[in-house]
Amino acid sequence: MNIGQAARATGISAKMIRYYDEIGLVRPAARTEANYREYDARQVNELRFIRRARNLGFSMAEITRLLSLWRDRERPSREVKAIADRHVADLDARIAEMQAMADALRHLSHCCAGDDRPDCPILADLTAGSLPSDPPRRSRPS
Amino acid sequence: MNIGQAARATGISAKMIRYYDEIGLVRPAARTEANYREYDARQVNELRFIRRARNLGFSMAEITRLLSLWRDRERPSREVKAIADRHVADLDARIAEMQAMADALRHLSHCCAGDDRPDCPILADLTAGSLPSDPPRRSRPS
DNA sequence: GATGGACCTTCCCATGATGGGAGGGTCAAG
DNA sequence: CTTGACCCTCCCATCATGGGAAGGTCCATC
Repeated sequence: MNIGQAARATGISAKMIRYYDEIGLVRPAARTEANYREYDARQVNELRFIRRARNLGFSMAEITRLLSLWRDRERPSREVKAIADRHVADLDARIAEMQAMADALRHLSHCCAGDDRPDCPILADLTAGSLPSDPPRRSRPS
Repeated sequence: MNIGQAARATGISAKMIRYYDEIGLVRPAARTEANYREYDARQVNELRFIRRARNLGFSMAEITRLLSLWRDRERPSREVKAIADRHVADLDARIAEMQAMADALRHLSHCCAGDDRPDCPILADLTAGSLPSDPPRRSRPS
């Protein structure tokens, strides 16, 4: 199966499949004489695996780890569970952080007349705001 | 006030202040003879404004807009409110999406023994999972 | 008035996941 | 054999951010 077929079979763009090859995450089973990447069922499954993990919001680093556990028939489920639990905790933290932002903004917006006049508590808050000492800047996988 | 002092006064790195200058978001009030950037109270306030908006999770594009509204004494509060409301809606959507991910993972993790044995519903799900047709890939400002 | 250290400048590079595109080779159907 | 769809590699761009090099500036201390 060449890269385009693998792309259609997995829902991952050919570009990204080449990228995964490049970073060593999923290498093609072989190359044809014409240097075309050849994928078989194993790689296609791995690519699907990656897509699903990505859909669950795992970072590429987490996916790399999960994939190596997936490839290892003997892995203890403990390790997988640990990654999943860490990821859940991370998601929960981000959710809480975003919830706080949304609530703060909702409050400000609620206090803003939203008419033709220039008085606006939202901008007023941004001008003089209390800023509660830097929320962390996390990076986002998805 | 030079860039280092402005950085300390606003909590934004000198690097980022130079970047904001470069993209035209906040230009220094002047340059000294030695070509040092000179910031005064106005710019420092604007930089603080940016930091607070960033802390609320606004994207740079939104901040650019908010800043121009902030600079315009005559702006109708309606416009500001519209941006804030859109941002709240966006946050809510992301929160729901992440909540769904976290719930799905929590469920899987709950079903995983997490011991020495290799049987793991989490990997099983990633292997065969139903994947409910691509959740959107949003970019994240913060 | 020199020296040293803290500061400033610009320029270049890297990140991570992704897409765009150019320039060129390959394959299969007509 | 031609044509169009496909593949290859290589380069560039994104966006906000940081690292670092090479070189100029400022100020306090000797």
